[in-house]
Amino acid sequence: MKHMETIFACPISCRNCRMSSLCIPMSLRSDELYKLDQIILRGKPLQVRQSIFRAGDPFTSIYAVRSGSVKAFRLDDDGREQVVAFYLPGEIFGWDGLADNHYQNTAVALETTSVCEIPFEQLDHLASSITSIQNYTTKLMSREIINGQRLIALLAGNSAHQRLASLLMSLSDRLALQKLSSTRFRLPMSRGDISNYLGLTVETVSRTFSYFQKMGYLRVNKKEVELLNLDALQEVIADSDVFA
Amino acid sequence: MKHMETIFACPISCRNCRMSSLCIPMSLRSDELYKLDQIILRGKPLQVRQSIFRAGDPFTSIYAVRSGSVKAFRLDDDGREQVVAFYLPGEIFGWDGLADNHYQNTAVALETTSVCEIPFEQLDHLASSITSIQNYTTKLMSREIINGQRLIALLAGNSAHQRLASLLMSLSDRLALQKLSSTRFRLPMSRGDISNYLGLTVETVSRTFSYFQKMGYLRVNKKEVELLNLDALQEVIADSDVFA
DNA sequence: AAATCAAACTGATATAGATCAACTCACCGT
DNA sequence: ACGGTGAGTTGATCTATATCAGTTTGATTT
Repeated sequence: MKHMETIFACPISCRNCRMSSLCIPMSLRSDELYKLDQIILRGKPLQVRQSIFRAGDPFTSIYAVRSGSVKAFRLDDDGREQVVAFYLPGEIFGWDGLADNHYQNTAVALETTSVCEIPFEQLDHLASSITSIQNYTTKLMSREIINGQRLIALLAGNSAHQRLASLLMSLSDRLALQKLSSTRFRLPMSRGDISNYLGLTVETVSRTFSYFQKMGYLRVNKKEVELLNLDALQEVIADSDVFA
Repeated sequence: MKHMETIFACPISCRNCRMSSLCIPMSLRSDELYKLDQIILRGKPLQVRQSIFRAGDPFTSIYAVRSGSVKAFRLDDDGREQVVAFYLPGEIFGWDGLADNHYQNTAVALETTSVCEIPFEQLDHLASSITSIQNYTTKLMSREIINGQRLIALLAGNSAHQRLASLLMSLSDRLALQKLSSTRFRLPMSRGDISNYLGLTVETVSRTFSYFQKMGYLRVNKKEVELLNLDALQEVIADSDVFA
């Protein structure tokens, strides 16, 4: 039983978290990092489909993905769900709750997932003394605005092929940041989630995967994908059919 | 010439700005408002098509629309422009520049437009002593994230009719906040801007206007619109064709 | 091993919206 | 006044993607 204790006695902290370079910490001094670490809550892992927060819940915290992945969706006026973002390890979500103190989105785990909960009140308090934290949270929100605008541009001006290629390249890039393979990975979300996010039907997503495979751009089997020709995929994205 | 001087001697300030209730000021104490007012720059009005900032410019300031209107667009990889937002009086824009100290978007005046420039460095400094300013800017950014997500949902899951009806209702609501008529107004943007923003073609936008007019939902003549049946437009938006 | 069920894939057909083409109209400069 | 230019509208056709209808696969239960 000593052994068990040893395991529990090794607490997860920002200091030993593989994601820390992507997440909050950056240029914090050691004592500052300690203070930040103190306020972060690390619950037990979430199961598939378990929610982190739901639209309408009072806003308390922002969250960082430690492992696994998360989808965030709005409930439209008529109750349909609309996926607005996927979050991978090292990424931070929940900013939508700040505007009027209630989350606008629901966030659910796409697989077994661990998140760090960062209570906003305490983060804000910390930020008032550590200006680099204030700066950083502001930049994170700005980044979230930009990512939203990137998706708007994708949805407003691109074909099904371009949309799916963009998503795949985005996932690839983000996995690379985690030092994971950017060419071989498992899609954490279902075809339904992908099609909803991209404003397409599942059939179109499925056919587009098949097409990319037929063209030799990738190999796909259910959720496993291997990108074989990144240049070709990049070309698909760039080819404004204006010149096709 | 005394007359001219009188005009110039009456400075624009947040205190006498019709938009102040929508904009930054809210619950500032008188002395705090004074400090804020001091850092705000108010240049001479911009002409149509004149830019406030361009994608790639170093980030210096956020901006509030005092009068007129602004469109913000990204330049896609392949150089096409994609409109991501319209801003009306009392609304604040420029947050996209914060993430990496360069604006991602270009912002241009859609008509003769006055903006207040709020140098971010100074605003940030002010925020460190006046916590209500810090809170408020954070909420504004969160609001911008939510607005982006609302547009994502609109683009991903709605028909041309629903998209245009949504835009019209959004403009209507925002004009109401300015105590202006919510049923009779002038669209500040061209059909091209509308179609680009909504992910449609100009022809489809034009036809949809005609259809709404034929149905008696509105009257439209070039940029002048009069909404005749808000309930019907709301119905168009709500009617998920799931049950159509 | 058979039965059940959901996710993913594929084929046939339908359609919303794009594309192509023409026309109208207001505005601008000469 | 007169051609020119660009924004907006309307009509005819085309097409990318949705819809509808199975089929396949793999996981789960019995």
